[in-house]
Amino acid sequence: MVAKLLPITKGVSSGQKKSTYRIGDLAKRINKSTRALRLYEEMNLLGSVTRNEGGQRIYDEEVFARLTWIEKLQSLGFSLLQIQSVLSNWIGNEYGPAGMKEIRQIYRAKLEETQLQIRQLESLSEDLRESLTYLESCEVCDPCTLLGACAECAHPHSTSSKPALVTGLYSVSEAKKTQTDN
Amino acid sequence: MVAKLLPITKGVSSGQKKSTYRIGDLAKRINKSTRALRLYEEMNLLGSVTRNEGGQRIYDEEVFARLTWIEKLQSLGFSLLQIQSVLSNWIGNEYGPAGMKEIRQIYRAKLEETQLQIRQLESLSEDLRESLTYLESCEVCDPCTLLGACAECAHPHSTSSKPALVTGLYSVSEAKKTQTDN
DNA sequence: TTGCTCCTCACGTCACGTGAGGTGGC
DNA sequence: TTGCTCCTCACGTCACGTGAGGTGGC
Repeated sequence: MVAKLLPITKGVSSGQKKSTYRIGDLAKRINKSTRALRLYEEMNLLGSVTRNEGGQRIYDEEVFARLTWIEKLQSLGFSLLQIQSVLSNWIGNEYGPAGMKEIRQIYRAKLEETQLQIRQLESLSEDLRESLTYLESCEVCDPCTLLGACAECAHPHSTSSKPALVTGLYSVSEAKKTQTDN
Repeated sequence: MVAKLLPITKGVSSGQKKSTYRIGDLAKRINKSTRALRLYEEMNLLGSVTRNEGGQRIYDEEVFARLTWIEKLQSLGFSLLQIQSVLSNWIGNEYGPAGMKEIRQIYRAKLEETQLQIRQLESLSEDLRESLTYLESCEVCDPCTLLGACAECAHPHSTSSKPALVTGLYSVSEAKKTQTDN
């Protein structure tokens, strides 16, 4: 029971030793839950995680790059299962050129997909802007709606036809609320 | 049993009557599952859906605008529960100016959120491009890796430090594969 | 000793997917 | 009659969230 303890320093190391982290510290730093970190480990996304004598997980600095990588891939729309498969492919090919090639292809495909997604979001932003311009012009209409609700408002506002994000509100005859609230 | 049948025409109407659709037709047209359509109804997102005598759901043209609206909001990141709350708020305020105002605020907030998301995706695209440039320069390296895998490759390639989407691959010592595959 | 963190189950959530077993209409 | 679609349960999935009940270390 003498020299078996791991070199655990809290947060930033003061000397030569590498900093290590317990799961809670790490979770806070990367803004993930401890549950997520355990899940990543269970799915073999974090390599081998060491434990201290009490059985608690101990992480070192190197895990940050991997976690950043995982987060970026997730933001790009990869599921954890896909990330797992990218990794195991890379490892299975022994970190060699064959694995590199596969990763290149995956990245290339994802780049195109992301470009498309950006264009879609830009189009949706435009929809939002149009609807906002339309709805803002309702403001001048408020007094006249004292007698009739906006749904029947015949005022032309700024555009003659309603934008998609506005039309959707009117398009359907709602179910009568015969149920009691609960 | 004489005049109770609804005016059901298949697909596009040939005369004056409005077209109506059964759940399968509609699902195909909007590229959603029938399960999704039933769920939307259950969550009161579609207003009142009529049925034929056999109990099958019959939709008319008007549902398209609502469904497009739902899909757009979903693409913008609204959950079905949030969409439900937008709608019930709108209805609860009797389609009036108070409801309008709330919707304006929600749309405004979402527009900002979406702008941020676009910027994030653009940054991730840049990450992908950097990694691709780096990884493509590995190609010239293939012969030299016959003796050592890419993981230990000391070649400088095009950049001296590896991009984030590449570093993440190396950063962690992987668990030894002592388990059998299954 | 107290308070905080850690551990391992294990069930819940969201937006559906996917049968299971049965009925309706051309 | 056959084949297709429809119906209502009801359980499965994904990436965690959220306790439940117990242990470890300052």
